[in-house]
Amino acid sequence: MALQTTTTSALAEEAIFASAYFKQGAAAQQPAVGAVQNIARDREIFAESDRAEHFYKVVSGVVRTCKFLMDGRRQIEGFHVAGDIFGFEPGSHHLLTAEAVTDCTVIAYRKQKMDLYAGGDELLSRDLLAFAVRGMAKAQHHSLLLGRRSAMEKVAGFLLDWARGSANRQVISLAMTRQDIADYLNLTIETVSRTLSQLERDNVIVLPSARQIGLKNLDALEDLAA
Amino acid sequence: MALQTTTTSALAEEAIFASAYFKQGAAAQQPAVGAVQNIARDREIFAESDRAEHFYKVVSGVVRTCKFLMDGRRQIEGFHVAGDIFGFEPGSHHLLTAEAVTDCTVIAYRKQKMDLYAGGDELLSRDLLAFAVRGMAKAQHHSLLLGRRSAMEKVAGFLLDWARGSANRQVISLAMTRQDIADYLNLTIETVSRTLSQLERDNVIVLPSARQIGLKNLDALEDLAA
DNA sequence: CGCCGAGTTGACCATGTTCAAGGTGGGTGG
DNA sequence: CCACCCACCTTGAACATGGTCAACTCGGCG
Repeated sequence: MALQTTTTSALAEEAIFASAYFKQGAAAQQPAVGAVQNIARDREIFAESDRAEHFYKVVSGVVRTCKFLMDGRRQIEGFHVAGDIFGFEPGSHHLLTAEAVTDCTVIAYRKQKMDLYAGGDELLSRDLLAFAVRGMAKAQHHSLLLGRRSAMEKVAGFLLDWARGSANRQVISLAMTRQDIADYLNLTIETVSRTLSQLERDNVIVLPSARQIGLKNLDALEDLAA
Repeated sequence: MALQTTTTSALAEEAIFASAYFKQGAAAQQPAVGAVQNIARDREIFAESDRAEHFYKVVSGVVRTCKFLMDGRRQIEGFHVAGDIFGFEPGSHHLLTAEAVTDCTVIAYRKQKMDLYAGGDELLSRDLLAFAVRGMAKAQHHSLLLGRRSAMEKVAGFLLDWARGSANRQVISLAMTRQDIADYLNLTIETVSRTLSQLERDNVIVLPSARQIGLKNLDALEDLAA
């Protein structure tokens, strides 16, 4: 099946990772990499407490990992874009649920094989370690964002994070809804909306449409992010 | 110098880690492990933006890693106890500051050597990967704790986390001040205090002294942690 | 054209912060 | 051994920020 939305850079990176994964004696006919999967918007990829047989890499689209509380609340732990690894956790069962924010393409890797070969294969081992360390830094960054005092600081920080990952620093296209943002920042949808409106009134951003955000004053945003 | 406060289990674990570290040709006269360091309460171990030449393992005592905001606020990203690794971050500079919560003993490992040998040494490589993955899970757990709606949920979750790591499940001895707890949970010291008082009034805990907390009703705590 | 999901806005309210005033207890010096 | 001190903690009252509930708007699609 064709990967219509795949970027060339994501493919190149994938090739490196896959080659490392193949090097150590996995039968060529039965590759260690799982099938490439196309997943529709809002579909679940794995659920909390599922056996963690695979971990995944995003080829295109956006994935969210989250936790559902008994009272119906949802906390989004992270968003994952092309090149990101998710579902790579300690223990035999997933701690989080993963869902597609947009239609997306991912590749599943067998965790079992990884356990066998890590340590024996230098390149793969380095890759996994690098992913894990980056994953840790990313989670820590999120903790610090959630630890901000005001809604304004959280939203400003969120926008700056996405601006950094965006090709065009001046306009960001959000893949996710206001509800997703709210659940990521531990705010309500109303507060996120109000805060963005406030930023527009203050001439820091423009909102041509709900999912497009123009950044008019990066410096002011940096200040607001505290 | 004698490690008065070292537990036997921490020493055993250390021996394994150190042996892995030595295996790959580091000159015996100039070990890859840095000096064992004893650090007094509230002393800094490294600061944000310091060059990250070492990462550390706690032998005894408690360490906090935190970030200071320009307005004077402090956010504690995590507490580290015997056996935990900290300061193991991507990039060449530390992203957080590390300080001793109590008098403590740590061992410093050279990050440079680690880069050289990781991938070549199976045991070390596995260890580091395991630490990184656990570090990621720990940071994610903290994110989820910060994402709780009420102060009660955060404090109850915090107590349960420390109860799990405590020898005696019924009594926990906190090494940190109320201010540390507040900065970890993104609350004020007053709210932490009020919440603990409330828990005592509700017969869920007892507070024989400020740093000793007796858990009278684990089930109730679990419920409150949502 | 009208529907529907997503987003925005407003009014009111609850939770946690802020500011301020005590309380407590462990350690030190008389 | 006692008294004092100081850091740490607790408690109270007023206030502010964000949550809740409700109405309304917008934009895409049949």
